[in-house]
Amino acid sequence: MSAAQTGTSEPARRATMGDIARHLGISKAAVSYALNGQPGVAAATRERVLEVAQEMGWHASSSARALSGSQTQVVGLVLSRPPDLLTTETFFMRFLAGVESVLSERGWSLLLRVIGDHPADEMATYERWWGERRIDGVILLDERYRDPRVDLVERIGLPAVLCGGPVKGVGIPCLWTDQSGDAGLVVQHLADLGHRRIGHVAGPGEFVHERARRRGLRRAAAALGVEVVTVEAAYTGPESEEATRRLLTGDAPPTAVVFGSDVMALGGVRTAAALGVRVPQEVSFVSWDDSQLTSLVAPRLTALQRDTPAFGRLAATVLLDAVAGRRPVRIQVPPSVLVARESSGPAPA
Amino acid sequence: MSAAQTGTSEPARRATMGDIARHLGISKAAVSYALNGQPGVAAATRERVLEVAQEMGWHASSSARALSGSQTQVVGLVLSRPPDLLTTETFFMRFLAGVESVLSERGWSLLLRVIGDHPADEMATYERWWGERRIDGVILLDERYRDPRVDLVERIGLPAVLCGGPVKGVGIPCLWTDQSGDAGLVVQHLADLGHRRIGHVAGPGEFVHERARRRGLRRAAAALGVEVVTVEAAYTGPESEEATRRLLTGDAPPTAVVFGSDVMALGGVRTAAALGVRVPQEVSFVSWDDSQLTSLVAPRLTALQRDTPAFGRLAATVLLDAVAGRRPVRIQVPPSVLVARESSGPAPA
DNA sequence: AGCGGTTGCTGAACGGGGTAAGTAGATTTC
DNA sequence: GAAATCTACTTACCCCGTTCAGCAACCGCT
Repeated sequence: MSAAQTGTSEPARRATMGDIARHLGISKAAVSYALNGQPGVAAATRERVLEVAQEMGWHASSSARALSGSQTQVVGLVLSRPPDLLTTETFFMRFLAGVESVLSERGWSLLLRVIGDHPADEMATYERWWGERRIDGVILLDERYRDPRVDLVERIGLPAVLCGGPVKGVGIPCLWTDQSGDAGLVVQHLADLGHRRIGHVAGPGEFVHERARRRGLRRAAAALGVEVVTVEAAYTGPESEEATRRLLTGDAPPTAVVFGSDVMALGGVRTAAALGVRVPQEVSFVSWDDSQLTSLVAPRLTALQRDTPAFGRLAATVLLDAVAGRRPVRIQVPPSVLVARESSGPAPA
Repeated sequence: MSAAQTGTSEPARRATMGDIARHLGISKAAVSYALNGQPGVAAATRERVLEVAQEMGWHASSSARALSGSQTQVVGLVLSRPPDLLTTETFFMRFLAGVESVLSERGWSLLLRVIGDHPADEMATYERWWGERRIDGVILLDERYRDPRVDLVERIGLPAVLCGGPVKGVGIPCLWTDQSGDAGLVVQHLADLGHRRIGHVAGPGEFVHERARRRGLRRAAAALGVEVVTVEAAYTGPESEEATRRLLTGDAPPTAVVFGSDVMALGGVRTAAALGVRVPQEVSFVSWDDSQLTSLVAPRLTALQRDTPAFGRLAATVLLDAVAGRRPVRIQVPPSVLVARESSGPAPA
């Protein structure tokens, strides 16, 4: 019967530094110096230690290391959005993949919590993780107005990086996106195609980046003599369908609609199909987030594309810098690129 | 300047049991008994300890606890699929959410690694995590033929649960799906609608569950006098588009197609649109996995629906049992339900 | 008074690493 | 030739929570 079958009742003995020391007849300290590349051991001894460690399949106990070194080499991430959104929206997975690539490259790990849309739980999780010394830092996604998470991490001294809209006056490192610039790309694209009345199915206004997008769209539109009508919806298909329906069936419907996410844009496509409105002949659609999904539907969606895995990599890198004690930085992520596909075309005459 | 700004250079002092003991003028041991609900302390003392602990914001150091208790209360999960697939396929997020709900309920955490399709990396990760005492168990997704991960976890004594096709003769707990039963649902549905020639765009045959599906489809079809043609493709949109094109443009094209995943089914929809083949009037589509995506496209897809979060919850529960030393079980997950939507209809005359 | 039993606590060791301080022995320096 | 300096180690203690053995003080019982 294997150890796996009996679980903890027959725990597998894993080698420790003490085992190596005993095997070679030297002290634990010498083994430690040898394994960590520290001076103070003869080259020959070091070699024998490394050999035996390899042979015994030795790995440093993360607990022991954390206990003495006070670093866990673990980064925390809480995904707090309504469950159905998390599972539909591919942003999180793409971001996660980027974060992970940096972490695993440096031998760090990611502690993940998936919770519903309960800000209190999110805060409690950070506090507990930090209190229990489980993590060395956290990535904060989706900045909100007067975000209480910023106060929390500053108060308890938890290194963090804030990913969100343009941020002012917070003492932690931030990644911000130029939503105005991105808005300009969309409006320009649609204006070039002759559209003069643009609908905007926006995500919840509690998020800093959503407000920034609305501002950006208004300004860009004003500069080009275009009108923008914003309607707000949750980041879900059904809510977006409903919002799109309101836009397209109202008085003076827009000839183009911008959606706050790929999932919302897909909802829009469904509504257009249901109403018998052809895309892009009668209405043009643009998604404010690109993913494989936008290419999986017909017509393929014109979308603002940004390198989300790169965003995740950047977040991880900045966080590791913060953990290492670097002064907080404020970094602008590379601007999006507008990928024109089949869902946007000339405005109807 | 806050501690967060200076990172490790000014580490936040977090309270320890020693602090509580000193503050109350009692021993560390008494504090430990009080905090853990152990006998050996007077009720009044216990109360004072808990009060002070609360006041100081004390949390047990997970490292110290793991070091003496030899449990980390952490479960590992490696997602190893091509990056673009992980980010498109919503299965993983839904599964993850289910796993997480059980873990967080019991105060456990999830250590996540996202890697490309490199089985060797996956194995190395398990070995390292276990060697470093970072985890108490792992969830193995997507069983393959002669899966080397099973040998590994049995050899090193790492508690695990295997999620995959029907499994025989492995010594670790397994969750298996009755793919034959599910296949029967699909074939029956299509046969009832008059289809006599069914296409099957299947995922890679290296996965146990994919082979089981093919077998199940063949048997169910034979029993009902229906023909099945299987073509294999990777779990991606483009590959599925291509496979669908081969099926629909070949000699004697099928009147219905079953797809191995929701993403593949969306690829099929695009191909049908591109070829001008109407769904469901000219060809019916069924997806062998349901998600929000299937309702986001037009037409909405008929799909085999299973409760993926519940699957994740079950996996977590079984793993925690295994960690606790329970004998390995083999559990069948509840069968899928066929949700008929707009993409399947009567066979064309 | 003497005995066993319970209650409520303390001291010490342990787990597995890291590291400052100390110490032989060999080598260099003046 | 004595002193200073290296080299290659060892000893000892730290991190923090758990746990075992020990020990007074107090209880009721004979």
